[in-house]
Amino acid sequence: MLKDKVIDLFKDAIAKAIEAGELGKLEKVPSQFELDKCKNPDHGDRAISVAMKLAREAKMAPIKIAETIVKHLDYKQIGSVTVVPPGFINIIFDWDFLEANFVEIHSMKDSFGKLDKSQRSKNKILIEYVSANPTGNLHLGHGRQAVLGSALASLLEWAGYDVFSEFYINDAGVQIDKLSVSAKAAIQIQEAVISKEQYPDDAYPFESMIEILKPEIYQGILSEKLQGKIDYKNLDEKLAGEIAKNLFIELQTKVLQDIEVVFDNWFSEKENLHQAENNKVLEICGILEKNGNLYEQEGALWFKAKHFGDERDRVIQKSQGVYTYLAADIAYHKNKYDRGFDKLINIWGGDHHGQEPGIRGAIKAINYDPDRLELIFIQMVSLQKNGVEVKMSKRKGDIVNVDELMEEVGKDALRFFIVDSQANNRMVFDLELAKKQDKDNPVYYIQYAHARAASILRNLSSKRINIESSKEEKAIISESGLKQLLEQDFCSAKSILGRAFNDEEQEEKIDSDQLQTIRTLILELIDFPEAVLDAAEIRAPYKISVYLKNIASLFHQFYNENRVIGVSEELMQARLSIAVASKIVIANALNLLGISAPEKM
RNA sequence: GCGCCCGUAGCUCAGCUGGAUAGAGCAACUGCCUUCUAAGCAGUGGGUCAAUGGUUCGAAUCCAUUCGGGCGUGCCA
Repeated sequence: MLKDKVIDLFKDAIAKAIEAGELGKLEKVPSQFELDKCKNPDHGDRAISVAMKLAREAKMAPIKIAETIVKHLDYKQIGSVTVVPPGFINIIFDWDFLEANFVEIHSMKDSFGKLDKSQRSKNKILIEYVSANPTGNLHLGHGRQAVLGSALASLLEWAGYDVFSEFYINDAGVQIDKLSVSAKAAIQIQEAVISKEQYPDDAYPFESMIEILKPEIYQGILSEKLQGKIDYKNLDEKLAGEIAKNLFIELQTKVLQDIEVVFDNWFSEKENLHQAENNKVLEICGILEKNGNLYEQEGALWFKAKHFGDERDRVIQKSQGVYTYLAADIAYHKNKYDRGFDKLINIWGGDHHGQEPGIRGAIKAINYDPDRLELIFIQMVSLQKNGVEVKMSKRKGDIVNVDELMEEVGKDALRFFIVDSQANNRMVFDLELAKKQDKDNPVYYIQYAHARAASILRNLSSKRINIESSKEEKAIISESGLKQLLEQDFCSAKSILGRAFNDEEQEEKIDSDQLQTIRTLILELIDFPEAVLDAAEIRAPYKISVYLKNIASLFHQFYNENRVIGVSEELMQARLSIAVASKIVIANALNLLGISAPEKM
């Protein structure tokens, strides 16, 4: 990474200066410091503010420190530096250094931005997200969790972690009982065994049940299970519930797949934690009991959560004997730890934050390390149309579910808008904007940049019609010539850019604004791996979408100022190498986010 | 009441492990298509960074308090 090379150079310089006794009281090189981007391009390409940060410890004026560092700095490797009050060191890279980094894009192509796994120890991550109950379709909130979760999983993979993703199926307990009641009634109503008025009040909405329990579907399943002898009047409630559960899981899987959310594992609570002969919930209660962290009160079993930082104790087994959600959740988390992951990431809806102290406390109580568990809370989503909030009411036929939104705006827009939002901010999804097909809509804006770059390649290597003579002319570059450029020349040539943009003898004048756009674009492109690392470290996929918007804007600017076709050979190659690099980086970033990168629009 | 999250341009948001004049996009206005996609580019206007106090050479960024909004505060999940 460019940053590492520069920082290492500065660390060397500081070490030498300390050795020479020229940095006052400073004794050791700071372990990390930032390489800042210059807001004002007149300052340079990058800036370092380490001199000001060292001032106190060294007991020296920042500007003196900066000057001393620069004295020992082997800056010829990267370009030139200037010291500016109060103590900034500004860097301007030379073309050789830029190109040495730039060619990596061409040689690594679709893996440019993927970071080296070997640099990570403790890299096995289990990320659990969505985990909706199998009792209904997925609503917008689930959609946001699904998209942000999958984008984060992908981001972490790019950053070199070993990522395993999981959906926890809450298929045991009271909600399944409620589902069974609902499913039975929904079937019986459709078979006219009971009347619609007899649908239980506390059941899941009838409308949501008949979405999956269609006569042709449940009739087929029942007929198979019961060898054709279906008695709707005395329908087995458990069987009805089982059928509904499986259909909802099937529906959820399909909806998620349609928005490019796929899990490595669907973890069934019932099958993994509640097996009669190996009941993990009982086991966890035994462990807590043995550690002296349980007590009985008013017929219920309580976990001493307050002792572990919660605001009060929590019931783990109700007085009627049923275990609470927390009991299974502790067992589930123990299972996760036991599978040997270094880090567990849970993505939960923001309304569940009250559960955090409970689960953390329990993990402490069973002597597992709670610091290895990370919780990410995702706040609510609302819909907006023409600046007015859309109330989500199923009755009025408004959008409430993920599949409906996806049908309305498409997968790419749905994913982009959600990824572009920060998890802990509430989100307003703008339906009109997401459907727009112009630059107002960032998805199109970015995809269009990619398509434009692709079109340059297409035009270069295809036959052309002369406008004046209407005659066909041969392509500017042959298919094989283009292939060679892309696969060999761009990967190895280290002076294409320098010659084209730095040479005073160039026929075509390149003005300073134009050159600035080119430098900024190149620096941003080179910065992609760094962007991946930064985003992964703070678990923020939106950083990638922000990065993409910026790259797209720079590319459009570049495209307008720099024609590729119809200029000198040298200039064409230089500009083409930039267009191709832009195309690679945009495609990689979109790919990371699960959004398509069209060749043509 | 207590706990968590949020408050930056008219709107949607970046910037938050302190650094140089606080940035985009939308909306408003003005230019640019005989040349690789105008699904684009360039330009103009717009701010007490919710408020107050503190720490610092330096605060949108850190700390404290206040105000405003959301969520949570079950023997629900």
